[in-house]
Amino acid sequence: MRLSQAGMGTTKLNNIDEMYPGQSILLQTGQLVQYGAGIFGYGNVPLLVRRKIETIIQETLNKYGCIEVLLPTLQPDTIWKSSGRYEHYINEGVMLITESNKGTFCLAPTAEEAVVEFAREKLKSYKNLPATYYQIGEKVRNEIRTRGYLLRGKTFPMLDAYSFDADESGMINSYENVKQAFLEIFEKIGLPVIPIVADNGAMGGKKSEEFMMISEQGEDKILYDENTGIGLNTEILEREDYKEYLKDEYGIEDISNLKEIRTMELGHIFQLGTRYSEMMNGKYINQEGKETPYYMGCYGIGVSRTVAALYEYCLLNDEKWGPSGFVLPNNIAPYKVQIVPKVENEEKLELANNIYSNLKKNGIECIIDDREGLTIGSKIKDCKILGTPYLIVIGDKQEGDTITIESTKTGEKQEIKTDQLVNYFK
RNA sequence: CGAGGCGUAGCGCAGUUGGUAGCGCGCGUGGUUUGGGACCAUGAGGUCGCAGGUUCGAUCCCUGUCGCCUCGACCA
Repeated sequence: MRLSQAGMGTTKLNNIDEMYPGQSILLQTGQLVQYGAGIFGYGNVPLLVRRKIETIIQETLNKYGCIEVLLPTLQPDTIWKSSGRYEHYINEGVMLITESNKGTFCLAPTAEEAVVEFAREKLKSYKNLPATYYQIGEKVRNEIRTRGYLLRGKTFPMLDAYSFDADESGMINSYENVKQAFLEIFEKIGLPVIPIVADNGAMGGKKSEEFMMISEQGEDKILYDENTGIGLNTEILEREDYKEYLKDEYGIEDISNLKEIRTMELGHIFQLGTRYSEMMNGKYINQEGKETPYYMGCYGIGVSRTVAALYEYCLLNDEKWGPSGFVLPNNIAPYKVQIVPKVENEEKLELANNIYSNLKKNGIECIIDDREGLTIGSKIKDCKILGTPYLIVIGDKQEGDTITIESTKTGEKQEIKTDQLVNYFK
């Protein structure tokens, strides 16, 4: 990417939001654009970060045997009416609908209806089970109160997965399978996320766990013991039967050592049982030839919320300037390296352009800061605003075919011959 | 929906005890610069969220309304 074409906004940061400094920087530099409460557009780098996260999710779920599909966000009201959830979602104000001369359409806040409809046509026999379908799709929820930029928005990408099994033990296997996949996903993304006991609440069913990142910016309060790894959402304690629930489903008896901390909910998984399949007529033919409801599980990861969490997590807090940018992890950063040439010097600019095209030709995504009239220093600063992990300055200090690669994170510098560059980043 | 706060240039903010507006950054032009947020000069850019009311005159006062933010309620 040529930075002169990228449309960077103002790059001198001002009055950064103390609560969400990372996203505040994205907004102020034009990498995110706000259209309304909880409605955002993505600039190039955050969009590509989101895609990287989506790719990790896809690759991991595929590895765990899940099957990717795509369900529509715009859905006919009939499937919601037949499941009996239409009234509820409309009354709660969560679901937005749009009228047309062809009837009423729902902007789906979740996809149980659509996925059961999808599965019913395909998973007709016990021979087709188990199966877990997943999608990464836009969800629309008319949140009563949006907050934290991308952390709680009105329209957002979400991974939602749904497992279909013949019986309860199958459902438990599918649930544990996806749970492992989720842990692996967050580990690959590089966020410290812990699974904790959650309230299965209105979804019904048996077990439910949330994937929490410890953060003061989160909305949730949990009780957690870092030694045992036992954690639970404090909303559990509002249940009358919480002691039995913890003991029966999770084998937790003693919660006296747990301490209260704040967290951000990035994922949530549920064992649903047959409640939804019965409600929506999701059935298969068992070995005895009888129609039987699926045992279902459902699983979600807030993709945009994970993007936000990652940006807040890899915030660069400069001693002199305060919150001043990011260092994106190597495997997430869409551009590995940012080349800053002294553009007034034709020789240096040409060398920089050659390096740029050579890296690109070899499949290494990179940025060249070809903007005119800026000092090297300000361009180095902008490298951090985009979060690019490596920096190459081609200025007066650069000599011959040796260039210096600097790690944005550690400041560590390494000299290397230009013909070795591709290998370095491979 | 309850409580509080804020809407003035792309971004961040001043200001006018009522006489139609400024600053910093960014943007255009000319020049001097260039290895950690350059500088000088010069320009462009605003019906001061919107609508009523008071007034000779409203961005400022009053009323209403819309939007945004925070806390709460809520969150398959």
